Parts: sequence; C-alpha cells; structure tokens
Amino acid sequence: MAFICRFAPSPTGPLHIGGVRTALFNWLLAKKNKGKFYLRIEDTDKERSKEEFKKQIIESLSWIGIKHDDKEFIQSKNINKHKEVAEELLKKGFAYKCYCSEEEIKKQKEKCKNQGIPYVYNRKWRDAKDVAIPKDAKPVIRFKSKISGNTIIKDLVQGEINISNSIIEDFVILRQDGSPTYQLSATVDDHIMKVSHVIRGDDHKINTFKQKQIYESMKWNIPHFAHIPLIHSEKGSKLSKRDKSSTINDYVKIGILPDALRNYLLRLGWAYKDKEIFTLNESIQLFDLKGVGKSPSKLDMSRILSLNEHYIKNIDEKILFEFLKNYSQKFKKAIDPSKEDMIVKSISFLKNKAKTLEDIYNNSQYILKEEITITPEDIKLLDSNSKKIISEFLEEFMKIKLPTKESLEKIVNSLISKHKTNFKGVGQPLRIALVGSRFGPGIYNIILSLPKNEIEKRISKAS
RNA sequence: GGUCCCAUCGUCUAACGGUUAGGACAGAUGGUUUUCAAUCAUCUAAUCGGGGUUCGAUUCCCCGUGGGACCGCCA
Repeated sequence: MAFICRFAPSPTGPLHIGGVRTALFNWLLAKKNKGKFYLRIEDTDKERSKEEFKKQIIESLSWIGIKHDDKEFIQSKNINKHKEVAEELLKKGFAYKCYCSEEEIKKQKEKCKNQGIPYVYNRKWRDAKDVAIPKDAKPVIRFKSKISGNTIIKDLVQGEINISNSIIEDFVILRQDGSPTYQLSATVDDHIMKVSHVIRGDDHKINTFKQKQIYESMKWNIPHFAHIPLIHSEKGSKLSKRDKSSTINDYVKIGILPDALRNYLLRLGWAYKDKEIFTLNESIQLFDLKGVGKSPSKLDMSRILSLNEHYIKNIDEKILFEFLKNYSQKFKKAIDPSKEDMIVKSISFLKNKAKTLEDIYNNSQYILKEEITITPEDIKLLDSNSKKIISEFLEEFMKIKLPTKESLEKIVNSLISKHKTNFKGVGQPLRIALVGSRFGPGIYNIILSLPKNEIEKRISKAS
C-alpha cells in the first residue's frame, strides 16, 4: 500500500514550530516508507487567509529541510468538488438543510450555558417535514451525525479512543454562503489525495469522529489516524502564534542551524533509546509512530542552544562559514568581502565559544570592525606599565616577517621575565588593545588572525 | 461546566511485570587553562496520591488529584 502523508496548515498566521514538528513527523514517515509527502494549504477561510503566510509556511518548511512532493495543493481550488460531495450527501440522506439563523443558535447556546448543560445543536431541521421554511432564510447544510451508540477510533499514537456518538453534533458542512467548512473540505481532499496516514496535532482528535462519518457515508477508504501531543510553551499551554520564540524565524534570527532545530523537534515527544543526535538519514530510518509519547512537551530553549552548539562545532567549517555569511547578510551587517579570508581562517576558534551564529558573529567583531573601542571598564586595566609592555611587544613583533605561534611565544616569554610578571600581565593588555575587551579568543589566535598593520595600528593607539 | 486525553529528575525522555529507575539538557563542585568559553571528572535531582491484581508494579486495573485539548457557519 502506498504511504501518503500530508501537512495541511491554514495560512491564517505564521506557522509555529509545533506545526513544523507535525510536518516533520509526516515527512519523516513518508520518506521512511518511500511514500509521498504533500503540502495542502487550507485557505477556505477567505477573510483570514493571507498569501504572505502561505509563503512563510513554505519557507519555514524548506529552511528546515522539508520539501513536499508535487506542487502544493490549494484547498480553495477544490471548492466545487467539496460542494458536489455535500450535494451528494444531501441527496443520499446523510445531510440536511438547516434554516436556523445564527441568532437562534446563539440563543440556544446561551440558554444551555445558563442552565449549566452542555450545548448540542437541537437537530431541529433534521427530520423537519412539517416545519415551515422561513422566507428569505438561506440554509446551511448539516451532516446527520449518529445519535446513539459509541465510536472507537484506533489512533496510531493514542491507542483506542472511545466516545459516545451523542456528543457529536450535526455539524455544518456547507455554510449559508454555500462555502464548505473545514470538516468537509479536509475529508474530501484527503480522499482525493489518497492520503493513507493523517498525522496531526492532538487538537484535531474530535474532528476525526466527524470526518470518519463522512468517509463512511461516502463509502470511502478511511485513512489511519495519528494524533501527536501538542507542544506547550513555557507557560504550559498550547503553543500559539502570539508566543515568543514560536516561529522558525525566531530561531533563524538568533542563529540556530536547521539541523539543530530539526534534531530538537525530532526528540521533542519522540525518542529512540538513549540516542540524542540524529543525522537526517538516521532520523528517516529510525523514526516511527511507536516512539511518539502521549503527553505534551514543553519548549526548552537551553536544549535548543545546546544542540545548536553541537552542530556548530561539528559541521564542516566551510559550510559553517556560509551559514555565518548568510546570517550576517540577513540579520546583521554583511561581512566585508575583504575580511572573508580572515573569518574563514579564524572560524575554527571563533566557533568554540559559540552557541549560535550570532555568537560567532559577535566574536568576530574584532576582525570585522574598523575601529576598536575599548570598554570603559577595561581601559582602566591599561596602566602605564601595561602600555609599556605592549609597546615593547609591538616593537619586537614588527621585526618578525612571518609571525607564528612559536615566534609570538618567544616574545611574550621574554617580556614576562623582563617585567617579572606572568602571562596575564602581557596577555590581558594585549587583548584589550586588540579586541577592546578583556574577554575574547586566545591571544595568539587573535594576533595571527589580524593583518600586521592592523596590529600596529591598534597597539599604538592603546599604548 | 461537559467530553476526551495525559502523568518518571526543573526540562526532554529510557526502562519484555524483576534495573542500585538509565541517558541528555539545565544546575552544583573540583581539575585543566591565558581572560570568557570550551573541556574533563564528580555530584544533586524523578516513578502524583490511595487502593487493588501479582511472589514481585514505573509498567496492568480502579478511584482520587493535577495538567492539557476540544466544545465555531475557524482550521
């Protein structure tokens, strides 16, 4: 049997990483089973659907490495088909026209609320043969849900879910304006696309009981369902579009690598033994629905950072540089082409102090900036003795044609004994002069990464 | 409120009904170091509560408690 998955977001807001994880799980499963992964844009809410969100969704997925098969499906293009199905359901007696006004429904709800009883649509028009149809009233079409008995859904993650049919109301499938609702459109499209596995957030669980009835009425094959637990914000509730750090871009802009976030999202709610680091291939091979937990998980920034640190330290340095270059272009000041070589040479030690691309960028400032400004706190550390030491260093340094670590060590050591000081006595003022701060890379790394004239300039200025 | 779901260190999670309840992140301490990091070593830290079933329960069942989701002519 073909293995067909889909991710079906609505473009009514930016995709957050909960959605990205749902997409990832779908995609992984499709890849693992050599099946298909489709993207369906559910844009039937005309008011709120925006082209920019559709773009953001596709960009987010592609950033993390998820590519959908074929062209994306646009749900609104299929509306006629959805309407046809509604008509068919109507004809076959599985649906009916309901002339209740929105006012009327609203009143019923309020009444129920006041009485403290749960609201279910009263099925007024379900078998209304003798009721007079109000003039000028446009009907909605409601699905005739089962009234008695129980329905069990075998969910691939949640196990068996059993509910009483009576709590599923006669839901609307066609609105007053004739447009199809989500319950109808999603079901019809899943059928048309021959979706075999519907993997979606836990919040869709109840919908399954509605949609299953449509499948049954139409005598369509029912796909497998898997409802994965939601991701919670630090506050402990469902991730929403308003949460900080919830979209892909929130992570991109602080310099998180796609692989790191992919790895993080993979392990959020899923595990394979004790394994923490998964290459892309490993995640495709090892991922399965059995390993998905049932309880929601909380977002943990420090873990994302730690994973990112791991990937920063382990990916190829050329690739890392490309990431950095891109990152600076997009979010900071683009790296001056004349400085690129210096960064490339230094990235091996710059990355060691970094958890993010932003960290690397910040660590590179002493190379990228034209002017070094020494922080007020550090300028105090440059006393007359230190100044003397660094100018003596410069004098010796300028005599060397091609500086190496060894030759630099020689100078430093002689200064240490001459001034009866320790390494710090020489290294600290040098670092302050060269970097503008007492924090920074190893002093030999700094000196070897900078052009000679630049060193001369900075030390003379500071001493 | 109704319905459904869930429950292991602070967090993410592992553990055929038999383990000293494991790993990772975070935290703490110490070593190393040239500052900050990094790194190495060590440590702290959990089976929500109560009943069963069983020789034996984190695991199975029931009841509480806590948390979450849903309850739209949104998706």
